Amino acid sequence: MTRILVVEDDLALADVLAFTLRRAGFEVDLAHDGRTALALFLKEKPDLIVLDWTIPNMDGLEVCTRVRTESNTPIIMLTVRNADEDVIAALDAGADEYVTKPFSLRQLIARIRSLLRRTIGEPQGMLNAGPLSLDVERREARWGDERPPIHLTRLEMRLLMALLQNADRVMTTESLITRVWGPEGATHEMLKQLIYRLRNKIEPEPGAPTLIETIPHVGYVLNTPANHRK
Amino acid sequence: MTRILVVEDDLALADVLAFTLRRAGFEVDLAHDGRTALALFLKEKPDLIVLDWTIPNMDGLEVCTRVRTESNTPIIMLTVRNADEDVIAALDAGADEYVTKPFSLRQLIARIRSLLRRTIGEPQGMLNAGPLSLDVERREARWGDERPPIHLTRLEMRLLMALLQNADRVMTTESLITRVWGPEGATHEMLKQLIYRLRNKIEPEPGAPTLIETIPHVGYVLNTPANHRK
DNA sequence: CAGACCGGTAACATATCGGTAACAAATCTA
DNA sequence: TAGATTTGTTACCGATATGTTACCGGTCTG
Repeated sequence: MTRILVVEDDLALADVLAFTLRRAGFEVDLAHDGRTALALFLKEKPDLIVLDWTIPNMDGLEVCTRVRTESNTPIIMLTVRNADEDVIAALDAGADEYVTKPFSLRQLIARIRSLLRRTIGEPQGMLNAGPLSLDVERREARWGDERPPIHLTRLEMRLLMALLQNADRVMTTESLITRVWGPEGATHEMLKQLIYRLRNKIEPEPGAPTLIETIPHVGYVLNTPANHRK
Repeated sequence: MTRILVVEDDLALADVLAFTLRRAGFEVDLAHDGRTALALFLKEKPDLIVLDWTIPNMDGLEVCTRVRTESNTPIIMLTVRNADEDVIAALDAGADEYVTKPFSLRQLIARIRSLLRRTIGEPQGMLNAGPLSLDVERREARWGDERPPIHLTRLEMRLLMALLQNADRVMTTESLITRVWGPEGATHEMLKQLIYRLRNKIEPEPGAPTLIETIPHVGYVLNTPANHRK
């Protein structure tokens, strides 16, 4: 279940937001000031944060910065001001979206979905990088047009999705573990095995450049053919 | 160098955009209609796309969808319409940002930076001095364009970073040791070894001027080719 | 000039990591 | 419920990372 942290000191608006988001199928945590927001963030590890700029106890910008030092959880900044300087300050502090009040709830939800799609990888039928495409629903991977689709297990799917969504970027073992098994984590051994199994299924035959590259002592990268200077 | 594809049929605006973006340090490709946009995208593989909605030969939305089937290159949609339905349609097609005309150039650039930060990778990531560049994430060093990247170990990495960040300045053995092993320190022997090993990996072939120079009884300097006193 | 010291080189030892494999436990499916 | 599939566990092996020690040649100094 996707969890969203809403930080908003206007109680009426906060309620509306919570209600709407819950109806849209998210779990919602509420905070009315900066300090509790930060505490809640650390405790609940939401998948996304909707953050009002003007809140008591540490303003939104500050919260934004602090959160960024911890993780790259997507943040939507909510505010009445929309002067250039503000927008730029917000984006520089690490916000991912900037929405000015008043705003449309439908639009907000669309933006949330879009952000989640990019980071968490919410419902989206197909993912692809180069010749490899992944049908999330059917749980199968295809090599371009080549025969036959390869069936993936649930865990293999999650792993491949995580890699695919961050193609050409190094994923640490830690973050992969969290992405696959959730925050409770798992052994490194388990990841090792999973990588091994996934490779056996989708790695192109011997000669070709390897798809999933090991970065010793760090993690793994899925290379797209494009970025394959070598 | 970060490469941006701008798709805009209003020639005046396109020029302004290209000019501003180039001044901001990006490489810019221009397309004035959908079909060439797609072609350029496939050919140049830009890091980000700024996409006008209303363009000849396949509208922006369509281009957006097509691009998405190939990769998850970030897309900023540019348009005059800002009805809910439009925003939602754009985001659903896979756009990452939606900016309505008229817009502020500074804001656009800030959004571009923010998107790039999210996708390409954090500001850190690459360090370089002269021909040598260091990919911190992947723990590898590259010599200009020459093959193949050299993998560095964790300690070698730290050492090289310390030297690189203080290029052309002498680092004492003490400070190097602290930078590499932390305040608890380590033996001089260990540093000696590490320097030796690092040199073996990244020092240019015999003839050339040495990269890491020894300052007897003091420490080491990493020389950038520019300042090559001798 | 001799000995101390320094830095480069080398060989070695040990620990850890990552790939592989076989097997056991758990889960799914017919 | 039986059999197949998926997932976790353990073991082994070779490669790599890192620390340790030793040797050698140069330079400085008394």
